[in-house]
Amino acid sequence: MSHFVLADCNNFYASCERLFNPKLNGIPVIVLSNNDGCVVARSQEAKKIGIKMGQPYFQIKDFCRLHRVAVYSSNYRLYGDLSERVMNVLTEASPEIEIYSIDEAFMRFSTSSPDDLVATCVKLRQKVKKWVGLPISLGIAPTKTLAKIANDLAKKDQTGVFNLSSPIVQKEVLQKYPIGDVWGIGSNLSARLRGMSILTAWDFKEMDPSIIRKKLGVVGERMLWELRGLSCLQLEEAKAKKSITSSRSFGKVVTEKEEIAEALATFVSTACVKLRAQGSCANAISVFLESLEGDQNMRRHFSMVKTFPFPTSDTAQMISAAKQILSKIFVPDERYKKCGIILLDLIANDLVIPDLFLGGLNPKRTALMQTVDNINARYGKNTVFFCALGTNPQWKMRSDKRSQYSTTDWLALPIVKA
DNA sequence: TCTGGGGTCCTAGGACCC
DNA sequence: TCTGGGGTCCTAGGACCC
Repeated sequence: MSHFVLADCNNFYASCERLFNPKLNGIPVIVLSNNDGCVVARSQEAKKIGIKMGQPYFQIKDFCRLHRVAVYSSNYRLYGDLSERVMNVLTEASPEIEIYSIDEAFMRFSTSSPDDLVATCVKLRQKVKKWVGLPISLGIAPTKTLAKIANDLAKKDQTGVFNLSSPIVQKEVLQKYPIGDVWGIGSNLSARLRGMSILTAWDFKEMDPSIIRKKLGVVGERMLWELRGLSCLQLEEAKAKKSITSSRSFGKVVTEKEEIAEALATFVSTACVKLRAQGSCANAISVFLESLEGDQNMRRHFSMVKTFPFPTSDTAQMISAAKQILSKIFVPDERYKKCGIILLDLIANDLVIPDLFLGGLNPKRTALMQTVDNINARYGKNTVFFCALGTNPQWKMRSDKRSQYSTTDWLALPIVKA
């Protein structure tokens, strides 16, 4: 009998900010999205005073001042580094692991009895707290979907560990668990299910699988069996991405084509670094623009895909492709608010089949790109970059409340006074 | 003035082929 | 007069996740 364990960092970004600033303990802390647009993380105290996930910051600015909420722009370099440290500790405990997101990982344990597993998890939790400094919660269950629920309950539990292995506990829990909180049920499905008088996870689980299959397709039926304790979702191996997106909302409205071209070049450049890091080439690139429509919050969407004659990971080639697309889809007099690129149909370098006429990957270009990546990895982002990126971007996003890169920048090392 | 960014999977519908 | 059945590939869009 094997068990899934879901480990999840509590209020991850907010906890990261606290780690290097203990003054934040006990007070409400929130972290904002890029551009300081909306709330993406909240400490327990911030949740308690009613700040909602995804809430636009401008709506609660005054409220935050009044309640002395500590507000931070997101600092992904810091969060990414701390995430890696947490994941290293977890991987040591269980090599069968799927890193599901920046702050979550599923693990599989096949030998332990549930009781032993609880003890293991309690220890693991202490270890992460001691070695990395961040609080995590662990949920134990026979399926991933149930482990998600167990983890949710663990957050409210004294020990931070919840065992949802026994059918008796499952019944008790699921009968009270709102259907909309189940992993995979979003606002849309949740509304539809409520229309069918399915209000709790238990109601859903008790439905006839063939009816759910008809109404919600395979995805729905899979969730049903998972809730019944029959595992349908396995641990996923870390695999290469199938697409890589890079995009941003602008700090202000942009109307100039040249500015958009610079932004696109920057995004292409970022995405290509990731592409090469995973050892892949792209078969196609998509460019998209979004502009404001009227005075409503409606957006107008422009996009186009260009397929390369031969798979590539060459930044210069991609920038030129992006520019070609831009000149086709750009419409003057639009008020652009966002743009981005998507590298599509990715393929591993060693699976690229040389073309009879076009040849294989160009070794000179590959070596050049490798050198650029190495320099930037060693001496910092943008030590070397393409001119097309520009040097003084006007479209840049806002993030004036960002904390320091405490773990990845020598100059930002915390100072301890003894 | 003002609402993120990066992913995955699934389905429906059109074009095309035999 | 009156239009099969089955398959693939592609794209767009919906829905979900963190």
